[in-house]
Amino acid sequence: MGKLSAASIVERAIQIGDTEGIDAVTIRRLATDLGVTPMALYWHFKNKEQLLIGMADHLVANFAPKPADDRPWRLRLRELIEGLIHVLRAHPCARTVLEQIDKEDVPSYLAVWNEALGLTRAAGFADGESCLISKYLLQSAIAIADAPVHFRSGHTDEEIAEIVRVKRLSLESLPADTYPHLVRMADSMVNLPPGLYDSFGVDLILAGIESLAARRS
Amino acid sequence: MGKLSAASIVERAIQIGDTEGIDAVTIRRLATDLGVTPMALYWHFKNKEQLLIGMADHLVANFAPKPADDRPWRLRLRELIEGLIHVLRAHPCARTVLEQIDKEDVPSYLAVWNEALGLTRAAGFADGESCLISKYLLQSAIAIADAPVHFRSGHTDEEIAEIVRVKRLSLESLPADTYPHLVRMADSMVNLPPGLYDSFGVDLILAGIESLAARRS
DNA sequence: ACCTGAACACCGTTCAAGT
DNA sequence: ACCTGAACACCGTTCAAGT
Repeated sequence: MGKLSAASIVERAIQIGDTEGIDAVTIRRLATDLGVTPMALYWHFKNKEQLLIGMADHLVANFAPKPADDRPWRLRLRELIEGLIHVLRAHPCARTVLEQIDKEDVPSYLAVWNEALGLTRAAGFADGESCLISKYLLQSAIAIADAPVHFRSGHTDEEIAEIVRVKRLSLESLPADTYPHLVRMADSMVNLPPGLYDSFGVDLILAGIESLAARRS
Repeated sequence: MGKLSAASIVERAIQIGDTEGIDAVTIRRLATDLGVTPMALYWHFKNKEQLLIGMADHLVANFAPKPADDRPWRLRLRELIEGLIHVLRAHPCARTVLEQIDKEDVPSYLAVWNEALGLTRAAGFADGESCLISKYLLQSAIAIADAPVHFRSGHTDEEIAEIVRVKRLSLESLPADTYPHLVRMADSMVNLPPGLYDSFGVDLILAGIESLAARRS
């Protein structure tokens, strides 16, 4: 049973994070799950921060940028962000993990960033602009991937209905004189047109980039 | 010295968070700072989560939306996001605090959201679109406010120069064959054109919204 | 190389009790 | 109403030691 390895630790950590939240991902909990002493983990990771980085790297590594081709940059940028969103959405803990660390310490994240940087440069943006655009793009992907709970797998229809109901109620029971729009639109907030959530965020940021590109020339 | 109150606790917590990071904000640490027993804090906040919500509410409450007027919605939206960014940027811990909690539990955040919702609806977007746009807008404000360290107050020129140097070096010393663009643009990454950072993120998202508005009609 | 045992310095929180 | 004391069940991490 020499199963303990950096990879097996990280996989178990992600599993715990996905199902019980990031706070449940603890050195000691991980150790007992893996049938080992807490200190055993310190052989594979210098400290907890490195473990979190390992988790992030593993998560993002599921996304492999397509090799360069000659399609226009807008298509390739869209493919990049949609691919990243798709990969991250498979793991509920993805956003929290990525938030807790410095993303520049995550090799697979740097790879995606490098790719985005190449594409924005190819789009004709200056260096400084490319840096910011690529940064915001990846940031947005992470935020968009972290969809409301009823867009995720692993819930029955009844559970989703109940979550939506509770959430709408909590919005509707807000004081209507201080939050008039929020209260009035409570229903729209929880019952978004199907498909809108997935595409809208991507459309928004890509339209922004496109518009900056047009303004520049 | 009956100085202990929810407000004084929250203020001290923000102070600690700003200077030493959110992990230093601890019930016990707070208690000793305030010259009181840890359990005293539980009279004012049910638990640590409520304390974090209190911090977030206090931070965002520094932003007061301007009363409605008849200027075009693009101007008012821009003013909203720029104002929020300005207020949040005064506190280094703002982003981390807001990340750790459910923003729908933060009254002052709901007030800003309500305002944004009113403006996007006034812009002519449908209910569902308004919900998503306002959500992304506030999200972006938080992300943009969390600027790289050298855009913040409280650092000498020497400190900033050193931080920039180290960061550039760490980018430049990445393997150039796997991250060619990152390595080549390391300098641009840390030495952004002055003023670009502040405006670019806002321009990007507002251009996106504008473009969606145009497409719709 | 890989893991264990014991110990240290922390956490958040409950519950009964004080004033 | 507001705060304390003692206790509980956790954390991450170090360091020396085992195989």
